[in-house]
Amino acid sequence: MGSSTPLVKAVKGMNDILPVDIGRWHAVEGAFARSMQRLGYREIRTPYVEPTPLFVRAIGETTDVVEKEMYSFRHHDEPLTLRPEGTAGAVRAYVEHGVHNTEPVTRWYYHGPMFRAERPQRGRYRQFYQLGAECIGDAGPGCDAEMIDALVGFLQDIGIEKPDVFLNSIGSGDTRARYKEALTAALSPMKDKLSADSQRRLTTNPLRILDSKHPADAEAIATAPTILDFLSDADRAHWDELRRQLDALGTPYQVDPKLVRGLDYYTRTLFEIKGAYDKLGAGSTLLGGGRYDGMVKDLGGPEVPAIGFAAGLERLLIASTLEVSASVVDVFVAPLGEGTQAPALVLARDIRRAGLRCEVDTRKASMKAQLRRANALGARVCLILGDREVNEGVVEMKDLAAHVQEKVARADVVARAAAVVASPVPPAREGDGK
RNA sequence: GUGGCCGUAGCUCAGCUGGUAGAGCGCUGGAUUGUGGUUCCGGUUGUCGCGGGUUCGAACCCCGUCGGUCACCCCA
Repeated sequence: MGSSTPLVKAVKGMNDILPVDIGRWHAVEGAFARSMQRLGYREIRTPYVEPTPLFVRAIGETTDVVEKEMYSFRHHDEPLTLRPEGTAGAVRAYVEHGVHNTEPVTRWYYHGPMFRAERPQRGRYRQFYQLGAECIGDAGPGCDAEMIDALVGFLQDIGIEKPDVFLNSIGSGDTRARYKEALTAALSPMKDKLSADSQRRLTTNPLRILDSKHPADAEAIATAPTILDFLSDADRAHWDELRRQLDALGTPYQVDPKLVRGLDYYTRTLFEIKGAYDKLGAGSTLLGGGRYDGMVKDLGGPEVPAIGFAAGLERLLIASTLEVSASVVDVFVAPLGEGTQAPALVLARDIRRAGLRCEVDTRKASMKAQLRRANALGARVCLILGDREVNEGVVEMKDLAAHVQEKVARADVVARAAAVVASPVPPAREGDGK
Protein backbone atom coordinates (compact mmCIF):
# COMPACT_ATOMS: atom_id res chain seq x y z
CA MET A 1 0.00 0.00 0.00
CA GLY A 2 0.93 3.61 0.49
CA SER A 3 4.29 4.76 1.57
CA SER A 4 6.31 3.92 4.59
CA THR A 5 9.18 5.36 6.52
CA PRO A 6 12.14 3.03 6.57
CA LEU A 7 13.41 2.13 10.01
CA VAL A 8 16.90 1.73 8.68
CA LYS A 9 18.42 3.50 5.73
CA ALA A 10 21.49 2.84 3.63
CA VAL A 11 24.70 4.38 4.90
CA LYS A 12 25.34 7.86 3.54
CA GLY A 13 27.20 7.74 0.26
CA MET A 14 26.46 4.05 -0.25
CA ASN A 15 23.75 3.25 -2.75
CA ASP A 16 21.52 0.46 -3.95
CA ILE A 17 21.78 -0.37 -7.62
CA LEU A 18 18.30 -1.48 -8.59
CA PRO A 19 17.42 -3.95 -11.35
CA VAL A 20 16.08 -1.17 -13.57
CA ASP A 21 19.59 0.26 -13.69
CA ILE A 22 21.72 -2.85 -13.61
CA GLY A 23 21.58 -3.38 -17.37
CA ARG A 24 23.74 -0.33 -18.00
CA TRP A 25 26.21 -1.46 -15.36
CA HIS A 26 26.50 -4.85 -17.00
CA ALA A 27 26.92 -3.24 -20.41
CA VAL A 28 29.82 -1.05 -19.31
CA GLU A 29 31.48 -3.77 -17.26
CA GLY A 30 31.12 -6.15 -20.18
CA ALA A 31 32.56 -3.69 -22.68
CA PHE A 32 35.48 -3.13 -20.33
CA ALA A 33 36.17 -6.82 -19.83
CA ARG A 34 36.06 -7.48 -23.57
CA SER A 35 38.28 -4.53 -24.25
CA MET A 36 40.91 -5.67 -21.73
CA GLN A 37 40.72 -9.29 -22.81
CA ARG A 38 41.47 -8.26 -26.37
CA LEU A 39 44.73 -6.86 -24.98
CA GLY A 40 45.58 -10.11 -23.22
CA TYR A 41 44.53 -9.01 -19.75
CA ARG A 42 43.02 -11.46 -17.31
CA GLU A 43 40.71 -10.73 -14.41
CA ILE A 44 41.93 -10.75 -10.83
CA ARG A 45 39.78 -10.48 -7.75
CA THR A 46 41.31 -9.45 -4.47
CA PRO A 47 39.70 -8.96 -1.04
CA TYR A 48 37.71 -5.84 -0.19
CA VAL A 49 39.51 -5.73 3.14
CA GLU A 50 43.28 -5.52 3.46
CA PRO A 51 45.70 -4.90 6.32
CA THR A 52 45.91 -1.15 6.89
CA PRO A 53 49.70 -1.00 6.49
CA LEU A 54 49.35 -2.11 2.86
CA PHE A 55 47.68 1.16 1.93
CA VAL A 56 49.87 3.27 4.15
CA ARG A 57 52.97 1.86 2.44
CA ALA A 58 51.63 1.82 -1.10
CA ILE A 59 49.64 5.05 -1.26
CA GLY A 60 51.74 7.14 1.08
CA GLU A 61 51.39 8.22 4.67
CA THR A 62 50.76 11.88 3.95
CA THR A 63 48.21 11.49 1.16
CA ASP A 64 44.66 12.64 1.80
CA VAL A 65 43.36 9.17 1.10
CA VAL A 66 45.41 7.64 3.89
CA GLU A 67 45.20 10.56 6.27
CA LYS A 68 41.48 11.09 6.32
CA GLU A 69 39.49 9.02 3.85
CA MET A 70 40.02 5.39 4.81
CA TYR A 71 37.46 3.19 6.50
CA SER A 72 39.77 1.59 9.02
CA PHE A 73 38.97 -0.54 12.02
CA ARG A 74 40.55 -3.14 14.24
CA HIS A 75 39.43 -6.71 14.38
CA HIS A 76 40.99 -8.74 17.20
CA ASP A 77 43.68 -6.08 17.33
CA GLU A 78 44.51 -6.39 13.65
CA PRO A 79 44.32 -3.06 11.82
CA LEU A 80 42.19 -3.50 8.71
CA THR A 81 40.90 -1.16 6.00
CA LEU A 82 38.19 -1.29 3.36
CA ARG A 83 40.20 -0.87 0.19
CA PRO A 84 40.20 2.73 -1.08
CA GLU A 85 41.69 1.74 -4.45
CA GLY A 86 42.66 -1.38 -6.33
CA THR A 87 46.33 -1.16 -7.22
CA ALA A 88 47.76 -1.85 -3.77
CA GLY A 89 45.83 -5.09 -3.39
CA ALA A 90 46.75 -6.27 -6.89
CA VAL A 91 50.42 -5.62 -6.29
CA ARG A 92 50.22 -7.31 -2.89
CA ALA A 93 48.77 -10.37 -4.62
CA TYR A 94 51.46 -10.21 -7.29
CA VAL A 95 54.20 -10.27 -4.66
CA GLU A 96 52.49 -12.76 -2.39
CA HIS A 97 52.08 -15.33 -5.15
CA GLY A 98 55.52 -14.80 -6.63
CA VAL A 99 53.96 -14.08 -9.99
CA HIS A 100 57.18 -12.58 -11.34
CA ASN A 101 58.65 -16.10 -11.26
CA THR A 102 55.98 -17.44 -13.54
CA GLU A 103 55.84 -14.87 -16.33
CA PRO A 104 57.83 -11.86 -17.50
CA VAL A 105 54.85 -9.55 -17.92
CA THR A 106 51.60 -9.69 -16.00
CA ARG A 107 48.42 -8.06 -17.27
CA TRP A 108 45.49 -7.97 -14.89
CA TYR A 109 42.18 -6.16 -14.87
CA TYR A 110 39.66 -5.88 -12.09
CA HIS A 111 36.39 -4.25 -11.15
CA GLY A 112 34.64 -3.85 -7.87
CA PRO A 113 33.74 -1.58 -4.99
CA MET A 114 36.16 0.81 -3.32
CA PHE A 115 35.57 2.82 -0.16
CA ARG A 116 36.52 6.36 0.66
CA ALA A 117 35.00 8.50 3.42
CA GLU A 118 34.58 11.71 1.46
CA ARG A 119 31.61 14.01 1.25
CA PRO A 120 29.42 12.46 -1.43
CA GLN A 121 28.23 14.30 -4.50
CA ARG A 122 27.26 13.29 -7.99
CA GLY A 123 29.76 10.79 -9.38
CA ARG A 124 31.53 10.51 -6.06
CA TYR A 125 30.35 8.12 -3.38
CA ARG A 126 31.70 6.48 -0.26
CA GLN A 127 31.23 3.06 -1.74
CA PHE A 128 32.00 3.46 -5.39
CA TYR A 129 33.02 1.17 -8.20
CA GLN A 130 36.20 1.14 -10.18
CA LEU A 131 37.32 -0.58 -13.34
CA GLY A 132 41.06 -0.87 -13.44
CA ALA A 133 44.04 -2.70 -14.83
CA GLU A 134 47.69 -3.18 -14.05
CA CYS A 135 50.51 -4.11 -16.38
CA ILE A 136 53.43 -5.32 -14.29
CA GLY A 137 56.87 -6.12 -15.65
CA ASP A 138 57.30 -3.82 -18.63
CA ALA A 139 59.11 -0.53 -18.21
CA GLY A 140 58.76 0.59 -21.79
CA PRO A 141 56.78 3.58 -23.03
CA GLY A 142 55.07 1.32 -25.57
CA CYS A 143 53.24 -0.27 -22.69
CA ASP A 144 52.03 3.17 -21.58
CA ALA A 145 50.98 4.17 -25.08
CA GLU A 146 49.07 0.97 -25.68
CA MET A 147 47.14 1.36 -22.44
CA ILE A 148 46.15 4.96 -23.10
CA ASP A 149 45.12 4.20 -26.66
CA ALA A 150 43.03 1.22 -25.57
CA LEU A 151 41.29 3.29 -22.93
CA VAL A 152 40.28 5.92 -25.43
CA GLY A 153 38.84 3.14 -27.56
CA PHE A 154 36.96 1.69 -24.64
CA LEU A 155 35.44 5.05 -23.72
CA GLN A 156 34.32 5.52 -27.29
CA ASP A 157 32.84 2.02 -27.26
CA ILE A 158 30.52 3.02 -24.44
CA GLY A 159 29.47 6.17 -26.23
CA ILE A 160 31.72 8.83 -24.79
CA GLU A 161 32.32 10.79 -27.95
CA LYS A 162 35.47 12.73 -27.39
CA PRO A 163 37.43 11.81 -24.32
CA ASP A 164 40.25 14.25 -23.57
CA VAL A 165 43.57 12.69 -22.65
CA PHE A 166 45.86 14.73 -20.45
CA LEU A 167 49.43 13.59 -20.16
CA ASN A 168 52.41 14.46 -18.01
CA SER A 169 55.60 13.00 -16.68
CA ILE A 170 56.67 13.55 -13.13
CA GLY A 171 59.92 11.68 -13.67
CA SER A 172 61.43 9.28 -11.24
CA GLY A 173 62.92 9.83 -7.80
CA ASP A 174 65.87 12.13 -8.45
CA THR A 175 64.04 14.16 -11.07
CA ARG A 176 61.23 14.82 -8.66
CA ALA A 177 63.56 15.70 -5.83
CA ARG A 178 65.31 18.33 -7.94
CA TYR A 179 62.03 19.72 -9.19
CA LYS A 180 60.52 19.89 -5.74
CA GLU A 181 63.47 21.94 -4.61
CA ALA A 182 63.16 24.33 -7.53
CA LEU A 183 59.43 24.66 -7.11
CA THR A 184 59.69 25.37 -3.42
CA ALA A 185 62.39 27.94 -4.10
CA ALA A 186 60.26 29.66 -6.72
CA LEU A 187 57.11 29.70 -4.63
CA SER A 188 58.49 30.53 -1.21
CA PRO A 189 58.95 34.25 -1.89
CA MET A 190 55.25 34.58 -2.66
CA LYS A 191 54.15 32.41 0.20
CA ASP A 192 52.01 35.16 1.75
CA LYS A 193 49.91 35.42 -1.36
CA LEU A 194 49.10 31.72 -1.55
CA SER A 195 45.92 30.17 -0.24
CA ALA A 196 46.07 28.70 3.23
CA ASP A 197 45.98 25.18 1.83
CA SER A 198 48.86 25.87 -0.50
CA GLN A 199 50.96 27.52 2.18
CA ARG A 200 50.72 24.30 4.11
CA ARG A 201 51.44 22.24 1.00
CA LEU A 202 54.60 24.23 0.40
CA THR A 203 56.25 22.16 3.09
CA THR A 204 54.24 18.94 2.93
CA ASN A 205 53.66 18.35 -0.78
CA PRO A 206 54.57 21.28 -3.04
CA LEU A 207 53.62 19.43 -6.25
CA ARG A 208 50.00 19.52 -5.24
CA ILE A 209 49.95 23.32 -5.35
CA LEU A 210 49.97 23.01 -9.14
CA ASP A 211 46.60 21.35 -8.91
CA SER A 212 44.93 24.03 -6.80
CA LYS A 213 41.86 25.78 -8.18
CA HIS A 214 42.02 28.55 -5.63
CA PRO A 215 42.22 31.95 -7.35
CA ALA A 216 44.93 33.12 -4.98
CA ASP A 217 47.22 30.43 -6.32
CA ALA A 218 46.68 31.17 -9.98
CA GLU A 219 49.57 33.58 -10.39
CA ALA A 220 52.06 31.38 -8.56
CA ILE A 221 51.03 28.39 -10.64
CA ALA A 222 51.38 30.33 -13.87
CA THR A 223 54.90 31.42 -13.11
CA ALA A 224 56.11 28.18 -11.54
CA PRO A 225 58.80 26.15 -13.29
CA THR A 226 57.55 23.10 -15.16
CA ILE A 227 58.67 19.62 -14.24
CA LEU A 228 59.22 18.71 -17.87
CA ASP A 229 62.28 20.97 -17.83
CA PHE A 230 63.75 18.92 -15.01
CA LEU A 231 63.46 15.44 -16.49
CA SER A 232 66.59 13.34 -16.26
CA ASP A 233 67.94 11.90 -19.51
CA ALA A 234 66.30 8.54 -18.92
CA ASP A 235 63.01 10.11 -17.91
CA ARG A 236 63.08 12.36 -20.94
CA ALA A 237 63.80 9.46 -23.28
CA HIS A 238 60.78 7.62 -21.89
CA TRP A 239 58.61 10.71 -22.20
CA ASP A 240 59.65 11.49 -25.77
CA GLU A 241 59.20 7.92 -26.88
CA LEU A 242 55.76 7.72 -25.29
CA ARG A 243 54.61 10.75 -27.23
CA ARG A 244 56.05 9.41 -30.48
CA GLN A 245 54.16 6.18 -30.03
CA LEU A 246 50.90 7.90 -29.19
CA ASP A 247 51.34 9.97 -32.31
CA ALA A 248 51.94 6.81 -34.31
CA LEU A 249 48.74 5.36 -32.91
CA GLY A 250 46.91 8.54 -33.80
CA THR A 251 45.72 9.02 -30.24
CA PRO A 252 45.27 12.68 -29.46
CA TYR A 253 46.41 14.01 -26.10
CA GLN A 254 47.26 17.26 -24.40
CA VAL A 255 50.42 17.73 -22.42
CA ASP A 256 49.59 19.18 -19.04
CA PRO A 257 52.71 19.85 -17.01
CA LYS A 258 50.56 20.74 -14.03
CA LEU A 259 48.93 17.35 -13.91
CA VAL A 260 49.85 15.75 -10.60
CA ARG A 261 47.99 13.08 -8.73
CA GLY A 262 47.21 12.56 -5.10
CA LEU A 263 48.74 9.16 -4.64
CA ASP A 264 52.45 9.07 -3.84
CA TYR A 265 53.33 5.98 -5.81
CA TYR A 266 53.39 7.43 -9.31
CA THR A 267 56.58 7.75 -11.36
CA ARG A 268 57.15 9.07 -14.85
CA THR A 269 53.97 8.74 -16.90
CA LEU A 270 50.81 10.25 -15.50
CA PHE A 271 47.54 10.47 -17.38
CA GLU A 272 43.98 11.45 -16.87
CA ILE A 273 40.99 11.25 -19.18
CA LYS A 274 38.09 13.64 -18.84
CA GLY A 275 34.81 14.12 -20.61
CA ALA A 276 31.09 14.84 -20.31
CA TYR A 277 31.84 18.12 -18.55
CA ASP A 278 28.24 19.23 -18.80
CA LYS A 279 27.00 16.17 -16.95
CA LEU A 280 29.81 15.76 -14.45
CA GLY A 281 30.82 19.29 -13.50
CA ALA A 282 33.91 19.40 -11.34
CA GLY A 283 34.10 15.63 -11.18
CA SER A 284 34.65 15.04 -14.85
CA THR A 285 37.78 12.98 -14.40
CA LEU A 286 36.60 9.68 -15.79
CA LEU A 287 39.79 7.82 -15.32
CA GLY A 288 43.30 8.34 -14.07
CA GLY A 289 46.46 6.37 -13.97
CA GLY A 290 50.16 6.24 -14.37
CA ARG A 291 53.35 4.37 -13.84
CA TYR A 292 54.40 3.14 -10.41
CA ASP A 293 57.80 1.65 -10.97
CA GLY A 294 58.71 1.48 -7.29
CA MET A 295 55.69 -0.09 -5.67
CA VAL A 296 56.38 -3.78 -6.24
CA LYS A 297 59.71 -3.41 -4.51
CA ASP A 298 58.23 -1.25 -1.76
CA LEU A 299 55.84 -4.07 -0.97
CA GLY A 300 58.63 -6.60 -0.66
CA GLY A 301 58.80 -7.87 -4.22
CA PRO A 302 61.55 -7.66 -6.80
CA GLU A 303 62.37 -4.43 -8.58
CA VAL A 304 59.74 -4.61 -11.29
CA PRO A 305 58.16 -1.67 -13.13
CA ALA A 306 54.43 -1.30 -13.58
CA ILE A 307 51.67 0.92 -14.91
CA GLY A 308 47.97 0.98 -14.19
CA PHE A 309 44.81 3.03 -14.12
CA ALA A 310 41.40 3.13 -12.55
CA ALA A 311 38.13 4.45 -13.90
CA GLY A 312 35.12 5.52 -11.88
CA LEU A 313 32.24 3.35 -13.00
CA GLU A 314 29.52 5.71 -11.77
CA ARG A 315 31.11 8.51 -13.77
CA LEU A 316 31.38 6.35 -16.87
CA LEU A 317 27.70 5.56 -16.52
CA ILE A 318 26.80 9.23 -16.26
CA ALA A 319 28.95 10.06 -19.28
CA SER A 320 28.00 7.06 -21.38
CA THR A 321 25.19 7.28 -23.90
CA LEU A 322 24.80 3.50 -24.04
CA GLU A 323 21.23 2.36 -24.17
CA VAL A 324 20.23 -1.03 -23.03
CA SER A 325 17.22 -3.17 -23.71
CA ALA A 326 14.63 -3.03 -20.96
CA SER A 327 13.27 -6.42 -21.91
CA VAL A 328 13.11 -8.81 -18.98
CA VAL A 329 11.70 -11.90 -20.68
CA ASP A 330 11.25 -13.17 -24.22
CA VAL A 331 8.03 -15.03 -23.67
CA PHE A 332 5.12 -14.55 -21.31
CA VAL A 333 2.75 -17.42 -20.59
CA ALA A 334 -0.79 -16.37 -19.70
CA PRO A 335 -2.97 -19.10 -18.22
CA LEU A 336 -6.69 -18.36 -18.23
CA GLY A 337 -9.18 -20.31 -16.25
CA GLU A 338 -9.27 -22.96 -13.59
CA GLY A 339 -7.38 -25.96 -14.86
CA THR A 340 -4.72 -24.12 -16.85
CA GLN A 341 -2.04 -23.34 -14.27
CA ALA A 342 -0.34 -26.72 -14.38
CA PRO A 343 -0.19 -26.94 -18.19
CA ALA A 344 1.08 -23.36 -18.18
CA LEU A 345 3.91 -24.21 -15.80
CA VAL A 346 4.89 -27.15 -17.99
CA LEU A 347 4.79 -24.97 -21.09
CA ALA A 348 6.91 -22.28 -19.45
CA ARG A 349 9.48 -24.83 -18.38
CA ASP A 350 9.70 -26.22 -21.90
CA ILE A 351 10.29 -22.72 -23.21
CA ARG A 352 13.08 -22.09 -20.72
CA ARG A 353 14.68 -25.39 -21.64
CA ALA A 354 14.88 -24.05 -25.17
CA GLY A 355 17.02 -21.23 -23.76
CA LEU A 356 14.42 -18.48 -23.74
CA ARG A 357 13.58 -16.22 -20.85
CA CYS A 358 10.04 -16.83 -19.78
CA GLU A 359 7.70 -15.70 -17.02
CA VAL A 360 4.40 -17.37 -16.33
CA ASP A 361 1.58 -15.61 -14.54
CA THR A 362 0.70 -17.47 -11.38
CA ARG A 363 -1.60 -14.77 -10.01
CA LYS A 364 -4.78 -15.87 -11.76
CA ALA A 365 -5.11 -12.37 -13.15
CA SER A 366 -7.43 -11.21 -15.91
CA MET A 367 -6.29 -11.50 -19.48
CA LYS A 368 -5.99 -7.77 -19.73
CA ALA A 369 -3.78 -7.62 -16.66
CA GLN A 370 -1.64 -10.47 -17.94
CA LEU A 371 -1.11 -8.88 -21.33
CA ARG A 372 -0.28 -5.62 -19.68
CA ARG A 373 2.32 -7.42 -17.64
CA ALA A 374 3.70 -9.20 -20.71
CA ASN A 375 4.07 -5.83 -22.34
CA ALA A 376 5.68 -4.24 -19.29
CA LEU A 377 8.24 -7.04 -19.13
CA GLY A 378 9.17 -6.45 -22.74
CA ALA A 379 8.10 -9.91 -23.86
CA ARG A 380 8.07 -10.48 -27.60
CA VAL A 381 5.60 -13.31 -27.42
CA CYS A 382 2.62 -13.97 -25.21
CA LEU A 383 1.31 -17.53 -25.09
CA ILE A 384 -2.31 -17.67 -24.10
CA LEU A 385 -3.48 -20.91 -22.59
CA GLY A 386 -7.15 -21.08 -21.67
CA ASP A 387 -9.39 -24.06 -21.08
CA ARG A 388 -10.38 -24.03 -24.76
CA GLU A 389 -6.76 -24.28 -25.90
CA VAL A 390 -5.86 -26.95 -23.37
CA ASN A 391 -8.80 -29.05 -24.54
CA GLU A 392 -7.87 -28.64 -28.19
CA GLY A 393 -4.17 -29.23 -27.62
CA VAL A 394 -3.23 -25.78 -28.95
CA VAL A 395 -1.87 -22.46 -27.71
CA GLU A 396 -2.74 -18.94 -28.85
CA MET A 397 0.56 -17.35 -29.76
CA LYS A 398 0.59 -13.57 -29.93
CA ASP A 399 3.49 -11.63 -31.36
CA LEU A 400 3.36 -8.52 -29.22
CA ALA A 401 5.54 -6.49 -31.55
CA ALA A 402 3.82 -7.46 -34.80
CA HIS A 403 0.35 -7.41 -33.24
CA VAL A 404 -0.59 -10.70 -34.84
CA GLN A 405 -1.89 -13.85 -33.27
CA GLU A 406 -2.30 -17.42 -34.37
CA LYS A 407 -3.30 -20.79 -33.05
CA VAL A 408 -0.35 -23.18 -32.81
CA ALA A 409 -0.31 -26.86 -31.91
CA ARG A 410 1.05 -27.45 -28.43
CA ALA A 411 3.71 -29.76 -29.86
CA ASP A 412 5.07 -27.01 -32.10
CA VAL A 413 4.71 -24.00 -29.87
CA VAL A 414 8.21 -23.96 -28.34
CA ALA A 415 9.89 -23.96 -31.73
CA ARG A 416 7.45 -21.44 -33.15
CA ALA A 417 7.84 -19.06 -30.22
CA ALA A 418 11.60 -19.31 -30.46
CA ALA A 419 11.40 -18.42 -34.15
CA VAL A 420 9.32 -15.34 -33.44
CA VAL A 421 11.66 -14.21 -30.66
CA ALA A 422 14.59 -14.56 -33.04
CA SER A 423 12.86 -12.70 -35.84
CA PRO A 424 13.39 -8.98 -36.34
CA VAL A 425 10.92 -6.61 -34.76
CA PRO A 426 8.66 -5.33 -37.52
CA PRO A 427 8.76 -1.60 -38.18
CA ALA A 428 6.73 0.36 -35.69
CA ARG A 429 3.40 1.35 -37.02
CA GLU A 430 1.13 4.16 -36.20
CA GLY A 431 -1.57 3.14 -34.40
CA ASP A 432 -4.32 1.36 -32.86
CA GLY A 433 -4.50 -2.36 -32.54
CA LYS A 434 -7.44 -4.34 -33.60
C1' G B 1 36.16 17.80 6.28
C1' U B 2 34.53 23.53 4.91
C1' G B 3 30.73 26.70 2.68
C1' G B 4 26.03 27.61 -0.44
C1' C B 5 21.29 25.69 -2.14
C1' C B 6 17.39 22.00 -1.76
C1' G B 7 13.96 17.99 0.72
C1' U B 8 5.69 17.96 -0.84
C1' A B 9 2.27 10.97 -3.64
C1' G B 10 6.48 5.38 -6.52
C1' C B 11 8.60 9.53 -10.28
C1' U B 12 8.72 14.97 -12.05
C1' C B 13 6.90 19.01 -9.71
C1' A B 14 2.82 23.14 -8.21
C1' G B 15 1.20 25.08 -3.49
C1' C B 16 0.01 33.27 -3.90
C1' U B 17 3.38 38.01 2.63
C1' G B 18 1.52 31.14 7.72
C1' G B 19 -5.52 29.19 7.49
C1' U B 20 -4.30 21.77 8.33
C1' A B 21 -2.36 19.54 0.05
C1' G B 22 -2.82 19.47 -5.80
C1' A B 23 -1.33 18.24 -11.22
C1' G B 24 1.01 15.16 -14.80
C1' C B 25 3.22 10.44 -15.20
C1' G B 26 2.75 5.66 -12.92
C1' C B 27 -0.38 1.94 -10.73
C1' U B 28 -5.40 0.02 -10.94
C1' G B 29 -10.73 -0.91 -12.74
C1' G B 30 -13.90 -0.35 -16.88
C1' A B 31 -15.25 0.78 -22.22
C1' U B 32 -13.76 -4.90 -24.94
C1' U B 33 -17.83 -10.72 -18.99
C1' G B 34 -10.62 -14.23 -23.31
C1' U B 35 -6.45 -9.66 -25.78
C1' G B 36 -1.22 -5.54 -24.32
C1' G B 37 0.92 -1.22 -26.32
C1' U B 38 -2.59 3.79 -28.65
C1' U B 39 -7.69 6.27 -27.18
C1' C B 40 -11.73 7.43 -23.65
C1' C B 41 -13.99 7.25 -18.60
C1' G B 42 -13.43 6.23 -13.30
C1' G B 43 -10.39 5.01 -8.88
C1' U B 44 -5.80 4.97 -5.89
C1' U B 45 -1.51 6.98 -3.30
C1' G B 46 0.90 11.39 1.34
C1' U B 47 2.39 11.26 9.56
C1' C B 48 4.64 17.89 3.20
C1' G B 49 12.55 13.99 5.33
C1' C B 50 12.80 13.66 10.96
C1' G B 51 12.76 16.19 15.99
C1' G B 52 11.93 20.52 18.63
C1' G B 53 10.36 25.85 18.83
C1' U B 54 7.32 30.44 17.52
C1' U B 55 1.90 31.01 16.59
C1' C B 56 -5.10 30.67 17.89
C1' G B 57 -3.21 27.97 13.56
C1' A B 58 3.05 25.79 10.20
C1' A B 59 4.31 22.27 3.96
C1' C B 60 5.37 27.64 4.45
C1' C B 61 8.91 31.21 9.89
C1' C B 62 13.24 29.71 13.58
C1' C B 63 16.80 25.94 15.60
C1' G B 64 18.74 21.17 15.30
C1' U B 65 19.30 16.68 12.64
C1' C B 66 19.33 13.32 8.48
C1' G B 67 19.56 12.98 3.21
C1' G B 68 20.54 15.08 -1.65
C1' U B 69 23.06 18.65 -4.59
C1' C B 70 26.87 22.44 -6.07
C1' A B 71 31.68 24.42 -5.17
C1' C B 72 36.19 23.73 -2.37
C1' C B 73 39.63 20.02 -0.35
C1' C B 74 40.71 15.62 -2.91
C1' C B 75 39.84 12.05 -6.30
C1' A B 76 37.46 7.72 -9.91
